[in-house]
Amino acid sequence: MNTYTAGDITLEQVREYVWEIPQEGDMGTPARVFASEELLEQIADDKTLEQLKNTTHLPGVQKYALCMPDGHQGYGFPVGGVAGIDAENGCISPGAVGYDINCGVRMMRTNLTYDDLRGNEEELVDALFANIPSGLGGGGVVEGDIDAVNDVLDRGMAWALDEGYATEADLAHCEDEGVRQESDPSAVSQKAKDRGKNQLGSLGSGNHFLEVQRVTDVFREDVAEAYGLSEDQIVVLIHCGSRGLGHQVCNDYLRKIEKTHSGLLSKLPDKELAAAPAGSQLAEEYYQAMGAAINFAWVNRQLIMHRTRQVFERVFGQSWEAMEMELLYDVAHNIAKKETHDVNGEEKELFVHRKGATRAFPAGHPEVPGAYLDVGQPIIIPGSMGAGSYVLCGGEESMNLSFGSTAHGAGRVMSRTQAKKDYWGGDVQDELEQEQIYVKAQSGATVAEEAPGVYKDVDEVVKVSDALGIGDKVVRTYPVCNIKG
DNA sequence: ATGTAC
Repeated sequence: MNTYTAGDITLEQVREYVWEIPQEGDMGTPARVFASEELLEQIADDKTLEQLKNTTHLPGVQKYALCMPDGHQGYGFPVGGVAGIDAENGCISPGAVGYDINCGVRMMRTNLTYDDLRGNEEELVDALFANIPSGLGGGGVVEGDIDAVNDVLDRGMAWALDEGYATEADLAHCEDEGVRQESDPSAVSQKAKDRGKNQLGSLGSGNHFLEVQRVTDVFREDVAEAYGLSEDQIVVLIHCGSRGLGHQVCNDYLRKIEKTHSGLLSKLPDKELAAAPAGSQLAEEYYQAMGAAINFAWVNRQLIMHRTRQVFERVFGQSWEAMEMELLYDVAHNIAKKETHDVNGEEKELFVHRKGATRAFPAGHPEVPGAYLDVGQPIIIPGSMGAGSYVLCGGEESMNLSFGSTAHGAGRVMSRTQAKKDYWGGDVQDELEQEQIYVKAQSGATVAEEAPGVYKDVDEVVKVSDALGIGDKVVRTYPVCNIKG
């Protein structure tokens, strides 16, 4: 048998691109990594594999804890990690969702082609940058008060529809129609709401961005047609999350859970995996507060998309409807959700934790929106600002292999600190401009931290997903304009 | 990711 040893962890190869950490000692289940050897090498020296192994200690983990091909180390639980945990006898863990609750991406189509846009790139990037709030701190498309925030937390994109920031079609083309019903604003602290009320419709910082892209490759004509995508088409990708509000929710509940469920915590190999037992009051409250933050993030991306439509109207002198600026889909990358999955022949309700992982439901799954039911849900995988991105469709094997999940991006290979030593923001911008990619950011440091070289090869990540049949290649895009914090 | 700090 082929094995791969990293530190004191030895993985056994199950088959091509599937590696297993066998169950031993106190591990509740085995763990699996979906990766090529090239990708495995990139996580051999950090804490990713140790964290993945630790994850199997959470009570109620089913089948195996998983790491997607873009995985890397995170807070307690790897980014790129997926765990299906028994919703009746197991637990829920904020660290296995992530600090940025419902960080995610949406893609908006247009009927413009790259030729329509050539020569206007600088005007467009300037207009987007001037009109879409970005960077750390406050300021959003909407200046909300506490009542608005409560409504957003309760109703998600239904709020945006009523306020004139969204259409029925926008809601229909969003994971869960843009609303987590099991949310409760009263489970969210005043402090979290205060942080969120002036951040409604803001990109934030770090790896968050808005990118105008062109479709360069079509791999699956039939699915691309169902998604309304074709070569040379201009699309817009929006990547952001729940800002300070979601961060505060995560922090609030980590502290409460550590205190109240210290007995469970003491049995876990890492304090950062703190978890509330299923059925406990804190499990319920965290689930409702997380749901509220999920709703906030969907509204956040909706407001940014709304503003983007207005900017395109101004720059191109046409209505957004005439430019057919329709939402393709919006996917969450950091959530836990109650879902029913087959576990060894038995239907079980699980808290599926996806942290830096995308839902990847295949054709025919009842939760895939009607328009995509025959081809599977769209999966949007942003790569770096120099590499471009992919749209995949939910793969036939995802329900068997990965609790209906796949990768979420390229995955970092270099820390932010190291990136700032290796790159200078202005130089990165100049090099990208040589490739006709126009980048504008609040901070040069952010550009350095997000330089293309700090990311894994998105083509390699997607190759693994496609080969395993958990998310299949549909189209590839290449950056044109990018704005970020 | 994040009012980049408990």
